[in-house]
Amino acid sequence: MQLKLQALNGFKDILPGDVELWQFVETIARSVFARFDFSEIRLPILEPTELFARSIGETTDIVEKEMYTFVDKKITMRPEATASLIRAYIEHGLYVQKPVQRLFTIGPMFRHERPQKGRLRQFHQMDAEVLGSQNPRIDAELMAMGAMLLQELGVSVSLELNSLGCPECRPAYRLQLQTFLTERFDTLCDDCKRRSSTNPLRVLDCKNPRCRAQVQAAPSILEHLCSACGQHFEEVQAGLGQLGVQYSLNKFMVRGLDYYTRTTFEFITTDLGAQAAVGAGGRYDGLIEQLGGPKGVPGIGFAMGMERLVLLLQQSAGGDALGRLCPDLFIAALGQAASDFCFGLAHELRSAGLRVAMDLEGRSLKSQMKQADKTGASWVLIIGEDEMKNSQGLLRNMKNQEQQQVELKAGTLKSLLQTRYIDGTEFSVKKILS
RNA sequence: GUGGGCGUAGCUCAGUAGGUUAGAGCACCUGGUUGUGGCCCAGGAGGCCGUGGGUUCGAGUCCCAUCGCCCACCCCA
Repeated sequence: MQLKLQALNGFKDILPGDVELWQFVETIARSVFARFDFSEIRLPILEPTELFARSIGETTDIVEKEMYTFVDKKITMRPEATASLIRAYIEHGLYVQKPVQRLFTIGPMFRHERPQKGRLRQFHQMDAEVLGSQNPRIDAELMAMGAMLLQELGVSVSLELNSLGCPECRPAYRLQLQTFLTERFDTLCDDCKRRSSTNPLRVLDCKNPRCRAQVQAAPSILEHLCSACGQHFEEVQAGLGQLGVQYSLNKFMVRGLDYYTRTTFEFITTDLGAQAAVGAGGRYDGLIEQLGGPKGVPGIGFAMGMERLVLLLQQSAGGDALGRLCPDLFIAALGQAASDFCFGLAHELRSAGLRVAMDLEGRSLKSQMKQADKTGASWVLIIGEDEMKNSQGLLRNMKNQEQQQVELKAGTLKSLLQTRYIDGTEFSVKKILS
């Protein structure tokens, strides 16, 4: 209470009890990514400020006011992963090694926004990106992968799909939209009045009811795609259909980063308050070239918000069903001699591969039994003066209260513990560890 | 950056019209069992009542300021 040092606003510790949920999310994600032949790439958190300015867009909110930047050094803590990933892709010439790269990365991102539910200043994303293919099947496959990941996590979300066109068709549409908005300028909210000149597409996803009503009649980008974009979008949808991915078209969906082209999508939930997007992404066919990479190399990717996934898991019924890993054995030592001996025995058992817990504080047997119970250990090895005399330990099965005398040798103990009981069923330790 | 709400034990919260040493449940520790967990019982530890100032004989309670957190706008994963 007197402690003045505390985590910064918008920065959170992930404590034991919650961390298991995070590990679950990561484990499932890695499994799904592997099945789709994605390789992990690990990227630095600090990058040149210019990298984000040039990719995300000089006039986006992220770049204008949300980045953690060391101004004097011109470096910034990454607010998203795609830019870094492409930087690495170009820097190491990954496009030479393999024409189509499938990469994923997991880690913290930083944006100086006002924290609220599902939104922190340090937050974590899982990113998957495919570089080097404009094939619409890649788009479909990527969305299918996201859907599979979410399904295996057990969270239910809906997928919304749109196309933003390309430099061929978007400018003309943008102009037409701008004209439409200008005609209704007075009915728009203040934000949208500003947006209608700077970034008219953003007006489309304004939450203000009056703006929404106006925008219903606005020209749709989907009806103004050039033939190439139109066909691409058709094939993306055909791919989704073939893979059995449910989705709905949302012609008002706009992404907040400037680099998106053609396919954009969001995985949406209604269970997170104001933060509806659990995952989102899209195609960015011009970005690699724009950052100094090879000409014409396209890309597409998505990011999932891990805090949001964890929140959904916590809110759903099965959220707390994920137990912690329990020790195989708890050693209860009584008296100095036994304690000295067990200190070494625990180490031997640990190096033999067992998960061993022990109390080093010299507490009463009753207290140690309580601790053992709390850790969930399946077995307790009791060693006191009597046991030390005849070199026999007392091994108690915590599930059925049976006790037996055992030889105090690591090898013997290990083989005795090769079986344990979970919900009445016998499992081999090795099977569980593998 | 703009609103609104809330700060009392590790956690969740009581605290009556300002009035003795500030409470409960959970969690923690010890004991009831000279060496045996879950349940139960008894005891214990743990609070400058976010911080600073003011009003008052007296402030957790009223006033002001300040800091912190939460939710929403905005933005986004």
